[in-house]
Amino acid sequence: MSPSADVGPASAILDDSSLRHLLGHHLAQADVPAKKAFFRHIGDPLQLRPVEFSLLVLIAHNDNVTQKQLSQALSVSAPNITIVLDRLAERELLTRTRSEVDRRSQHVRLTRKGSLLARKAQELSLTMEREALGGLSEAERAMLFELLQKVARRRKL
Amino acid sequence: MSPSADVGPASAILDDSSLRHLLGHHLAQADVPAKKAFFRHIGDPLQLRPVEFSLLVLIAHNDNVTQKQLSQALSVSAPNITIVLDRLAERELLTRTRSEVDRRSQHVRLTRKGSLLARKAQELSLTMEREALGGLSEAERAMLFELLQKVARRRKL
DNA sequence: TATTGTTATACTCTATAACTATA
DNA sequence: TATAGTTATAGAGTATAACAATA
Repeated sequence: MSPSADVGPASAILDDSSLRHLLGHHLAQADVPAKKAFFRHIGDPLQLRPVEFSLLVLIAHNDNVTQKQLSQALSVSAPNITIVLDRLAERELLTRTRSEVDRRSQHVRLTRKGSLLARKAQELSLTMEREALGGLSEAERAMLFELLQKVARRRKL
Repeated sequence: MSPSADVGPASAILDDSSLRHLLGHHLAQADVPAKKAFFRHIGDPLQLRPVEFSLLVLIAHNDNVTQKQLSQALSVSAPNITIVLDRLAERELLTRTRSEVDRRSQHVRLTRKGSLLARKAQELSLTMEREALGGLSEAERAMLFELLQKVARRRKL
């Protein structure tokens, strides 16, 4: 595209200005330290994957939710929810029971073991956030989350 | 965890306040409309996946980059870069040549076909961004990107 | 010895369609 | 007919280790 000789040492910094106007690029790059912090603080010690963690916490705060509700709240497909809940149920972290009102839907509840794990995970999430957001002031953190939420709100359109 | 009867209609809104302090959750939710916009405007019409798009644009603006540089700039592992470049080379969008200076490294260049596709993709990315960020003012967009970059900067630590 | 890139493998996540049981 | 959930399948991303060539 443009004339060029050898680029010299491979450690030369790349010009990524062509990607800097792209939301997706920024999201992907910010996700790197976020995921790293997650696995260090929660994923590895508690043997939980991101979606499993979110489900656990969500169920802990919403007793007897249906899978449909979880699917919508996390933007995870119904088949995926089934698979993840299967894994968690096998670990005896939760149970599923048919709704008396609508026998098509399942109600999900944490077991005692699941509740304890959810609480532990939430404790650890505080240190995790401190690491991932360490460089940001409280005002910046609040602003960032608000703006991300504003973007996310378009996911229903 | 707490006493509860049937939750009623399955469409009831969930309380996700327990996840609202988590960077990872906000990133994942914001990624939904971002990806949707990407595939509608670029991925489907141009048959490009997110990483392929980023690579194409990055190479277009950095002639003769090495794979190592691309790997670092996008936080994509070396094996992954190899695989994706293989795919793009098969479509005759780029070529790889051994460096004369350091014969271990490969220099990547776009073909004419690749340059044209990269330019087209960048054009489309403007409309894509308008859709994904439609709800945000220019100042909000700038602020969001700056904050995400501040988070991403920690990926090297 | 260390680094660039490749190959191979395995695991996770995701999207889709087809199915069941209920409504 | 439509909905909640399940099953099955295939595609795509990612992480890891082992390797070849070169430095």
